[in-house]
Amino acid sequence: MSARTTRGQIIEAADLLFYHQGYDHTSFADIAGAVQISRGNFYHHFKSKDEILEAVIALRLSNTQRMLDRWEAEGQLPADRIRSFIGILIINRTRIMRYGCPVGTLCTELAKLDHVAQAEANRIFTLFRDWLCRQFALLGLEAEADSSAMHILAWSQGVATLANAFHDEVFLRQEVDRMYAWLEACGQRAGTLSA
Amino acid sequence: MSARTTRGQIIEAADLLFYHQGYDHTSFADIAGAVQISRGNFYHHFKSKDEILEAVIALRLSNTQRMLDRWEAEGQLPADRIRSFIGILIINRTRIMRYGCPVGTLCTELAKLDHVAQAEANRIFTLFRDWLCRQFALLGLEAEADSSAMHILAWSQGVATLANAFHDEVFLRQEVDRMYAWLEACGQRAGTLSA
DNA sequence: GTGCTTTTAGGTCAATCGTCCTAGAAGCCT
DNA sequence: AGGCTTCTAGGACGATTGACCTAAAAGCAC
Repeated sequence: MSARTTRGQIIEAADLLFYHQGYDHTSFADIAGAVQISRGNFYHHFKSKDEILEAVIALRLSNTQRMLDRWEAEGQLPADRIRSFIGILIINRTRIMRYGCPVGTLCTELAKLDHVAQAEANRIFTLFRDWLCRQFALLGLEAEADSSAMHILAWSQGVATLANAFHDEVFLRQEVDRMYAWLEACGQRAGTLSA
Repeated sequence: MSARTTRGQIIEAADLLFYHQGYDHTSFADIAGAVQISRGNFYHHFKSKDEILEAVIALRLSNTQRMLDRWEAEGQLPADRIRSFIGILIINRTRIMRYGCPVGTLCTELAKLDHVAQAEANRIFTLFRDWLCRQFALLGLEAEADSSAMHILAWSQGVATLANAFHDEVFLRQEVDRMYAWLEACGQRAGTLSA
């Protein structure tokens, strides 16, 4: 749907450029060049650059929600679903090593710009947080579910940041293994609690 | 020394502004306003904006090295020194919640800008990495020293990123407690190895 | 085809960017 | 005091920024 329309093409091109170059550093000329349309045409679809950012965030929110729903449907056990979350570090490793995490880098930039869309961008984090929280609760760790969700979320953010800085795939894989092991220990703790 | 000279004042003002607003988003006018000098005066001290960035990174490198040396002198045990590292998350919590980690956010931005100073900025990370690696080795964990150093470095980065996004001090303190506990477990493992 | 709405192209706007230039003020040595 | 270097102020530059405007093209109903 979105890629067919001009508006959709603009959003998708902006999404990619904001990820690769950052929001502030991406100009209308950049997006226009990517979509191959004239600059003046933007203002028929969006009132301002901020509005394009809003649309990009909305797209990312919906894509994220869709991904979480898929993980929920595919993984029978909550541990499997959390493993899906950890796995994106591997799946997206090339992009992450080049551009960092799309969510983390955007939220970091908007915080520095003191941008109005900060809260909206943070909602992507909240999507992950709440979803992970539910999975940990299903795992039997109700009391520490949100804390565990935030922990693994922060962990993945740190891995993305350093993998990006050092362009180090070995490190990234090591940390992912560590995360799997940590999750395993969580599962065993949950088993002990229920037994 | 540095704050007395005009050049030093420029570097310190730029350092702060780059941290608060980001490098790309900080203009000469911003720095000039902070130091209260004219814009044209810059080019007597620096050939370009890139050169100011270089100087800022050099300042941060030297400040970081000085801090590490102090921690090394103050802490008798390597575990105490690593605790000093973890402790900066608490000490700088207000700044971190507002602006993120100065090192991480700069490296992330420069990666997006594909800036020439990327490697130089990453050296700040390397300073922490090598120092932490040495401390873990002294702790008796030679084999996994670098991996542990990268782990705790990434961890602290992730905590800074999420504490910044959510402005959540409770989360920050929880994660710091977790890090202290993890370090404790490291120490016990080291004790077992040596026994 | 005619009339109307939607979409597009391209020019123009003021503001701001990093950079450069020149003239004079300030400092220092003799 | 004189002469020289260092530092400073402020204007001007070309380029680029986000934003706006208008006219024409395209699409569609009838």
